Amino acid sequence: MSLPHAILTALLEKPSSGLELTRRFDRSIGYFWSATHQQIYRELGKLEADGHIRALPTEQPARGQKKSYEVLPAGRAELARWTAASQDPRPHRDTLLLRLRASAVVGTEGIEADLRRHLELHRRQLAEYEEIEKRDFPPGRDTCEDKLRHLVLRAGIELETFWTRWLTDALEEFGELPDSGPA
Amino acid sequence: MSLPHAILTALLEKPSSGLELTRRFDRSIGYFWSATHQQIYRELGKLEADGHIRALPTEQPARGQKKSYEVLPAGRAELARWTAASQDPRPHRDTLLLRLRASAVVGTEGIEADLRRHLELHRRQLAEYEEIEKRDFPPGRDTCEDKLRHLVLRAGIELETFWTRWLTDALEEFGELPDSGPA
DNA sequence: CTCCTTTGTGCAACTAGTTGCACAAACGCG
DNA sequence: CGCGTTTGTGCAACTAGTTGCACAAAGGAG
Repeated sequence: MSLPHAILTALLEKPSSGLELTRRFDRSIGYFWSATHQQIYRELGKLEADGHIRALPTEQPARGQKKSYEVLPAGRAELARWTAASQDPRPHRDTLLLRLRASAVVGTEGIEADLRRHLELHRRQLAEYEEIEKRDFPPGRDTCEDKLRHLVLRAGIELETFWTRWLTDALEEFGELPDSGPA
Repeated sequence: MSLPHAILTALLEKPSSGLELTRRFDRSIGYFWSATHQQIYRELGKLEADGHIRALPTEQPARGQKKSYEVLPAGRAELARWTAASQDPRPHRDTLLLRLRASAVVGTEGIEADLRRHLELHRRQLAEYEEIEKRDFPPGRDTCEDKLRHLVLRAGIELETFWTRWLTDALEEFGELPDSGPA
């Protein structure tokens, strides 16, 4: 229910083609609302049909030709409505926690290596976020938009920090465990 | 792809009927893998068809009659296989962060109230987790299973702690913002 | 100039999750 | 006893998200 709104936000920040959107989803909005190019194209079609966005006029529109979209007033209004509306947090789902819990009954054999791998992934993600922070949010520059976006980035940083720390703790505890748990 | 494994885990911890599972999902496993009773019943059917679980024999089985399931060896093996297999973290999706980012372009009107509401929800969840910790994990009792389950619970506690703090910070920044941002 | 890779767009089929409803038995109450 | 509420089970339809593939144009390499 939120992909169209993610796209509207991205397009308001800068009108783009499907592929450009896909790229930007990989680097920024996608950090908390990921989407594949297939989803994005499909959704662009719907948004256009609904009159929320329109294709920027080009010379010869054709398949395999860049097509940029911009947000129409109706789209902006819809985004504003959605942003302001009260919404319940969606339930989280975390496979790793589930597996850890499962390993309490079927044994921890094999999971440790994957914990290490996840730790490495989270470390890398954290480094990437910190890079972005250094680049996009230097000490000065405190416009209202910057403050909001920085807030979002900080959430990402702190979440990755949490996972990094938690996984480190978990691995430490694994060291103290008898070899493969129960089962 | 993980609901069947969540159910297997829960059933290994204790054989249960569909409704009992639903209740336990609401209080424990569901904290990181939520499911409705409809999903659970459907999945129980599939798991039984696959020979992973079986219904415990009862006197007169009938609709509207409690039916308990237990895990068969094949089910346990499947769970062990899945737990040990390497898996990539699934992308997170967070509506609130998305809305905050959107509010940087369409204005913050209306979102503050919902931030407060979320803060309250996370505080409550945190309190619930801490209650569980006090009840189920008193200082002694360090069996291997307990350690693993405690680790999972601590992840929940720390995540809620993070959200509580982050939302508090965010609301503070909102106080300093000019009235409704851009737009 | 032809073939191969990259860029960009898109459809179709599938899987997972949600919502809405239905139905039966058991329980409590006037 | 008859009637509404709670408990327990379940189907069907829908929505969202994923996976797999296809096709066109453009650019570079032999």
